[in-house]
Amino acid sequence: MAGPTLSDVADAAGVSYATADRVINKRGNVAQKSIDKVHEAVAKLGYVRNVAAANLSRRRVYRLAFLIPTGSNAFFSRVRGHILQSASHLSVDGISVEIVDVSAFSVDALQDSIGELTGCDFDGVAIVGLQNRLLEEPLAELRARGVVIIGLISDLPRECRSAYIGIDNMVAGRTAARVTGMACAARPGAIQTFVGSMEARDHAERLQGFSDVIAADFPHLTVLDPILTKDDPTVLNAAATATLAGGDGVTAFYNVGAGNSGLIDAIANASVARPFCVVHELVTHSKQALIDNHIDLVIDQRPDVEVNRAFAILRSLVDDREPPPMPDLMPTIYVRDNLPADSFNDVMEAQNT
Amino acid sequence: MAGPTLSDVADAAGVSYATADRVINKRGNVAQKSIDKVHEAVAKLGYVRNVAAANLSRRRVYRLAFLIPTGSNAFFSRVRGHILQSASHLSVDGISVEIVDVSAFSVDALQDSIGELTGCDFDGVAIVGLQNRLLEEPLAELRARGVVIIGLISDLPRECRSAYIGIDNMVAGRTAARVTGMACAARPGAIQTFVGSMEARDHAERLQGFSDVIAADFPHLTVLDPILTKDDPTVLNAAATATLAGGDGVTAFYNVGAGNSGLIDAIANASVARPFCVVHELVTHSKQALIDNHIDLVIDQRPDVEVNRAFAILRSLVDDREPPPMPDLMPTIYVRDNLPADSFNDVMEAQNT
DNA sequence: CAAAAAATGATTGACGTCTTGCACTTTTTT
DNA sequence: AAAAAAGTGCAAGACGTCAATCATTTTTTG
Repeated sequence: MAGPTLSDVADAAGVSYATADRVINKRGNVAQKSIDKVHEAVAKLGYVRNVAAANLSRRRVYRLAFLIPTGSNAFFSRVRGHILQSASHLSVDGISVEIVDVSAFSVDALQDSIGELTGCDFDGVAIVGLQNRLLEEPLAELRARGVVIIGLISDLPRECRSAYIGIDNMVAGRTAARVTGMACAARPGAIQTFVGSMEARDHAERLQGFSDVIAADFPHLTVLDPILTKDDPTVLNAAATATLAGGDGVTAFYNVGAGNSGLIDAIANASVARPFCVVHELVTHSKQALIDNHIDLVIDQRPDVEVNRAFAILRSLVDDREPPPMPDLMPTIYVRDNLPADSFNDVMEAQNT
Repeated sequence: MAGPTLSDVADAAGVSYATADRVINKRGNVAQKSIDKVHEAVAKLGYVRNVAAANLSRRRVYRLAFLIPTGSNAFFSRVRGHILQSASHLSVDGISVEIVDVSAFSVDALQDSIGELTGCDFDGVAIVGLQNRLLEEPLAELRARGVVIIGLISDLPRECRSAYIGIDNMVAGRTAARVTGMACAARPGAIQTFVGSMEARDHAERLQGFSDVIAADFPHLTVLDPILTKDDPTVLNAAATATLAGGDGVTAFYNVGAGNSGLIDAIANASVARPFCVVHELVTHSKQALIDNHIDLVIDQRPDVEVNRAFAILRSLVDDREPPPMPDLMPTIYVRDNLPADSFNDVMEAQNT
């Protein structure tokens, strides 16, 4: 490295170390003229502050928080697992992580939780958000206190956060449709879709993407009106069982939302040949269902990658520097052959800690 | 952060800082009794050495090298791009990276390159390897000098390296087969496969995995004997064109190796309806072919993720500590809808720097 | 022009670790 | 028992930055 130090910058700018320090740490009481000189020198020498040394000196502790929906939802259990796992490794870098439970998908609860964060002096928070204007005020308050805010998995109102980390759900739906279309290319048929709620933006977007692709590229297939499930396995089970029994030309199932265990049970217990079947999020039971040949595809948003990114982005935002290059984030297609092996189980264990 | 320091450890162990330091830095000249006491104290206090402070103190510069095959191969261009991109961000952490060109897939050339590394005082090297015992000696020599060695994308002899980062090619082949089988579920047919060389271990493994799955789960499909292409687009083009013209029940193409541009051209120029088509590695032209509907699937090994891992693993091995949790590495299925957008292009540009 | 205010410089002690040199004590060898 | 070797302790100066104090200079204001 041998990069220039702040002393070098001060020399080059013709000011003292103290002044250069005042400039780069924005301590004020510096003449505009000096500020400019220092910035020029920084640019000329390509100075980048040594974050390691800085953190050592100031005994920096990054305090990060994750606001994650509660409940027995397998997907968010997985997210929690990944956060905890990462956190244990980041503690040596002086990063402390807190997971804050939020009642699932309630605007009021989320609003309250954000409000409570305000007094806690976090450096950055990642929030599984909602698109609701009620959140704007507490978020603005948080931001005003210098807290970095990012949306995770589900976005916040755009102006309220510095970044969003999550997949494009339209793309996820399109991807599901593409492979469903390929698999049902041979003959006409109908696709039964299931959604948790049409108010949930991610569900609506996935369904939209799905329908778009089927309509455009697989016109011999019909997308049936979605069955509302509230992500409840029981509802899904009943609906799927009924559809399977009816058997009127349904060649594919696509569940946009959660509650897959109900769907899987229905398929496992059905006596008829099952339709082609696509669901979202790889969790214990959907993984097992792939292995057991009860479903064909899982579209996954790689929460491990998302959590990884969240940490990296939060860190770079808090330090006000460029984030490192990171793998892209796209809906991932799992079949029974390219399943992740060990470390996924590790995570599922870590979650019980 | 608030963790114990080495002074704390020394106190707890009832020895001086100097002795504790001698123990954890393995400087020798310490009685076994003291070594034990220090280790006990480390365990009791949960001491972890502050790497940032350590590196600051010793002005550590990690010198890393990547041995990458030369040639116009689009895939390795992509790999290089990712390495350079990461390197530019890692330089601020005191990590310098060199890419060493190696004549593609020549054991002699690789052997020589490894030999040349010996004098260069690297801390760690990642090598796109070959399975050949001739490499054992120069690798052992390197290792004896304290250089950390990992295999990247293609493995080295097992005892010669500390880790291997790459996908399981058997899994890649199985994945390709699974989706091909789904898409050709309707009626019997034959699958024409193409390989670069059966001596190439990755090619052989992919083909094996592919054949296994087709035989086991899609018995109405036949895997035709692979056409040898030497990864040459011209050869592929000719072979594919001939097969397309013949049209004798070939319902799918699977190219195990490289040279896809030739295959894609053949398909683009064919007048008949094309077969279902699967290839490996997402690069400029295979991405475009997906968009243009000339092929259906790309199985990709995510070189960006691999490079990311390589850096993290090299670092942790050099520092002799646990690697951070990282996303799993599996063959990724791309269709035309879940393609990575911007940053992929960035990488392709970065590569020209 | 003097007084107040603003800007600057110089200096110092952290942060946790590495490294080195030297003196001192204990153990081992002859 | 003396000599050699091995083990131990102490001290101090780095690394690059932060944070704070205090003295001094420059600029602004009345």
